Amino acid sequence: MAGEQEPGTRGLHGTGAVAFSTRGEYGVRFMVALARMDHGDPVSLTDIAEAEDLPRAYLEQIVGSLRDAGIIDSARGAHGGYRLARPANEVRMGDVLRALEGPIVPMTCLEGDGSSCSKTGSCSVVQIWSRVRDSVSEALDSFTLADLAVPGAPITLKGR
Amino acid sequence: MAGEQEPGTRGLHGTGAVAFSTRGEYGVRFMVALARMDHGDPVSLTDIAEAEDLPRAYLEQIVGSLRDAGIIDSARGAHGGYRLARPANEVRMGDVLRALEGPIVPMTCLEGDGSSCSKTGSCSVVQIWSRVRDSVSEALDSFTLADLAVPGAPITLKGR
DNA sequence: TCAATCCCGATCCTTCTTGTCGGATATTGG
DNA sequence: CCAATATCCGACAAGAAGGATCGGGATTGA
Repeated sequence: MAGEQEPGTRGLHGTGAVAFSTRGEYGVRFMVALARMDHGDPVSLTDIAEAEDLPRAYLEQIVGSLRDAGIIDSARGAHGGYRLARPANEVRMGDVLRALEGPIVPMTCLEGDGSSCSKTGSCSVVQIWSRVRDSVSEALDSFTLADLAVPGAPITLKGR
Repeated sequence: MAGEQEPGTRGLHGTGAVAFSTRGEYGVRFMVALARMDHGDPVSLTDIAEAEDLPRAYLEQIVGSLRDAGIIDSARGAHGGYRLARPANEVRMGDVLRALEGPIVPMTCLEGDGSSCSKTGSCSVVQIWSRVRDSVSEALDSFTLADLAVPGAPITLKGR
């Protein structure tokens, strides 16, 4: 039996800063499991939830974001399930995380078009936040799903 | 008039991932303001809260973390207040943010000594989280308080 | 038709964040 | 000594966000 956790007994990423939520954690684990199990036929959510010991109904929500982002394809009905929309080595982890968690925004003043802060242009503090944002994006995009899905594979670093 | 905000009407860094909370925002703004106003005599919390339009009582809590971390010195009593414990160009912003927000932990499996995850050593996914963590730390530590406190100053990048 | 699946909205509980408040303690100036 | 000015500190409260469950609807293959 995989599932039926009580609310709030998991996750709790509150002990540190710059944290991803369980959406990010579960979603990535889903993607890695899918990449390993995907041999052509769709893999059902139930199978993956059991394999990773994740709450099925909650995972369903999360996976919806990945589908909407075009990262995975879904097939309804009997023998339905999910497949990778592209080969694992063409899936950037930055795209996965952005689909799961939304844009990387370390500080409110960087939200949207940046119009939330009146000091546009004259603020010397915004530099540190945008640098953090760019660093995180670069770090995430230096991995593909294939890097994470193949256990023994050497880590291939892309970009800078 | 500075203060008397209702709970929850500010902040709300919930629209994006990898976000710092208002502790980080207010604390950094406090530090920058202090660095600009510090001319030898202690600067009172009230002065800074008004200058930055931040809730005074809440800022008091936040500033306590900075004091405990040894980043600022406090003087009690009349004409008391806060001073930088070191020159602004020797204060790494990573230290400031870690004091305010706790350790940089993008994913639960990196918490504490890392013993929370049973797959120690064999997990191929942990690499991406530790890379994000290191990237954020490097980004933060590439700034000093002096970089942010002096408006017109050219950005000096340190390290790699 | 029936069972397996994805799909989707509503709802709920818990925890964390963001503050407020009131008093205790320390320091200075008169 | 006393009053004014600050920091210090713990308790507490409202609200938002996170984490998850539930029930049912739509689709498809056998």
